[in-house]
Amino acid sequence: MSNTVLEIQRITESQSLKSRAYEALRSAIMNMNIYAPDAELKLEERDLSLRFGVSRTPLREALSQLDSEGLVRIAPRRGIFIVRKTKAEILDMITVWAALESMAARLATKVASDAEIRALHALVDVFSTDEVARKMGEYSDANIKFHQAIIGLGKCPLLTKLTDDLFFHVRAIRQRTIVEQDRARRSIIDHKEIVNALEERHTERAERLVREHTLKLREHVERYVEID
Amino acid sequence: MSNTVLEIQRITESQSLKSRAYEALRSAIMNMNIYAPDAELKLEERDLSLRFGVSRTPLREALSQLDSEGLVRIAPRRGIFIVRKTKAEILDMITVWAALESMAARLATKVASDAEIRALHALVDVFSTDEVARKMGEYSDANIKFHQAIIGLGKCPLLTKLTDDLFFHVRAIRQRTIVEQDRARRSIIDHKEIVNALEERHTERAERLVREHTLKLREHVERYVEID
DNA sequence: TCGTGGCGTATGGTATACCAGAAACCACCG
DNA sequence: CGGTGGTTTCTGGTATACCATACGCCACGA
Repeated sequence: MSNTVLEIQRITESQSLKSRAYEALRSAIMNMNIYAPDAELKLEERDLSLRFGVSRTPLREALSQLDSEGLVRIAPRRGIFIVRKTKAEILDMITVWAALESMAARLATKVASDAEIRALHALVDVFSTDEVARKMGEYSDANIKFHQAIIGLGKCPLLTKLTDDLFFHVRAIRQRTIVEQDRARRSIIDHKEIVNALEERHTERAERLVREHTLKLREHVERYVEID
Repeated sequence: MSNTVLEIQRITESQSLKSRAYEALRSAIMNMNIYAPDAELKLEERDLSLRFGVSRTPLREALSQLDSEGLVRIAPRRGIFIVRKTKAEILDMITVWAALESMAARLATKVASDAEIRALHALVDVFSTDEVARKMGEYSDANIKFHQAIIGLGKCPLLTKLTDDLFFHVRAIRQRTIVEQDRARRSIIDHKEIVNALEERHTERAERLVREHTLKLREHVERYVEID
């Protein structure tokens, strides 16, 4: 059986060096434990330039973007430093997360399809049964995927974009989180209640549950996580 | 009476060319009516470079930042274009605004001082009595100052930062807004009720009023504003 | 021994030359 | 007259050289 049409593969326009440098730096920072006492927080343009094999120009543009996003701080003639978020900043981010996700839940009760909401059960189950996920707690990929799914159901791209940024930053404090088995258990209960409220199209209740669930996390971080 | 101590004025380190170019471009874009049919939306690096009197390098970094903030879009080998937000994007921004400000109001009932809340009355009055402000409606500086004040009372810097960005974008559609005198009047009533709820430290009510007030604006824009 | 000032070096900031690709233009051919 | 293909030009992308300043080292002197 031979094809009768010319199959065209869209040319994978290799991103600009700038974007590739940006992605590489971003994931490199994300994968390192920046809160370790001996973490290498200082970067140098020329060093990175050599290691990446590109000139300083695209690299600087990538760094500049990371700077405006708050991942690094560029100090003129001093160096480039990976920023450690303060505890207050982390708490603020979780507060904003609560605000955005609760709004998304509100919207979801109005615009999400039954099938879409039903699909959330699967994500709850992953978090409930995956031992690794439970150990990582609120910062596990499984848990974050659940929350991202809810936000997606709000059908508001800006909500999705903003929370993606927040999750990126919040995930960075994974290593500092104390995970209690009991919290994980209660978290799963919360998740089930949230899905339930969405299924019943109970706008106010869904909003409240989501907000309270995330603010509980805020409370927990405030009390038990040391990062300053 | 002569001073007995050496008064030191901190040296105003003239910002880098990059930051100055950024500010200049940002305010230039903000002050132009980008929704006018004949608006010049295309920029060129070399042209700007000549007009600003700086080289392309710092200019490119400024443009790159504006690009990541969504104010312009850089099309490789095509040009740089000032982006017109679509109506859907504007609506999304107002939705997020509602989410953030209602959370700020919630926080404000808990952390703001009586004096701080009392000070809101003055801002309501400015909006009520300033003819210009009322004509500009939701996008007048007086109105936005009122909302920013509420957000400030939440004492969460991230909320402030994010909403500042939103206001910046939303303000750009000023020229497209149809102002009805009746809306302005009802808006003032809403404002008074919001201040009232804050003064009574009524968390749930303050949150709800702020959310509903902003979502009313969203509804209005959805119905009566044409920008696509 | 300690503080001071000069000087070298490292590092980010800026200017500029060159590159590659997209769009516009134009000549040529059917 | 219309379309096709080449060619020119314009534009953002990249590399690199040079600049200005913060910091550290070191000699010198009190």
